[in-house]
Amino acid sequence: MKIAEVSEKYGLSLDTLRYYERIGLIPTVTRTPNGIREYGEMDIKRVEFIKCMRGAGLPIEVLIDYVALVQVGDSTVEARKEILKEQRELLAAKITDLQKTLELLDYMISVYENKILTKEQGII
Amino acid sequence: MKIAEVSEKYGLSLDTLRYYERIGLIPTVTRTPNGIREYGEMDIKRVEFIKCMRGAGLPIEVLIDYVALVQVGDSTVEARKEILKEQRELLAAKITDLQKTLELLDYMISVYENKILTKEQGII
DNA sequence: ATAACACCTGGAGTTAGCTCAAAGTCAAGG
DNA sequence: CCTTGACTTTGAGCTAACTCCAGGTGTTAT
Repeated sequence: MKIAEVSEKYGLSLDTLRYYERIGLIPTVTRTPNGIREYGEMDIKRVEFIKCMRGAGLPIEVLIDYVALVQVGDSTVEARKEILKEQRELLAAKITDLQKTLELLDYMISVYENKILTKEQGII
Repeated sequence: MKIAEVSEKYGLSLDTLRYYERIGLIPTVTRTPNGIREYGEMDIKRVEFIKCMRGAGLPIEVLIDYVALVQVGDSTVEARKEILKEQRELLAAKITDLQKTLELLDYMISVYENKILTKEQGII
């Protein structure tokens, strides 16, 4: 798969994909003899993973560390698990937070709706 | 309430509070005769609101618009409600997204746990 | 064979959202 | 009286994460 297809498929710009590669997030992309990137199955999976994690706000730094450990091999399984667990907890906390904000928004919207209704009915 | 107390109470830096004021997020802070900020009850409420919304990732731009409408008065109730509704939908979608990512993290962690267990048991 | 197109590189530029620094004012304590 | 400390302003600086640009190479279509 060439870079344009990957870009299209995952909604990441060409620049972003190349950027991710040069900072070490997708360091394994092979090249054709004339230097063109050819994303293999594993690269695609990694793009998917990175996109998902970035979408959840995991910092690039953390992902770089994680990917570097993957490159090292099986000896880093424990360390990798710890990174994921830590990020999992952060994410869970964040979701709880967002849900509270969502409730507040719903409440405020309902207040506005009552306000409008009251006005329409000429009450007050 | 002086700025240091507000900062302490809500975990926003002095600089951030002054920044929020100068960009129009908390435009109503009164001053003592010698120019010191004195946050009133409404200002405190607004700080709380802004902090909450920023925590959920609502862009400052949107909040500026919202706050500006509040300043205008009752005629903008409908427009304000629309802003909140739009942001509510975005937030709800985001939460759904994060939950999927959370599940993926949980799955990956469980895979790592099995891997480690298998290794400990000497199977494979 | 020449133009258009997709790709490449290295490095600079951009955006959001703060964060800091310098220089100044004012009130209280030793 | 002088220093300390909390406040003030303006404007510059910073970080994360892209995003763009200039100049170059290689393949494809007319």
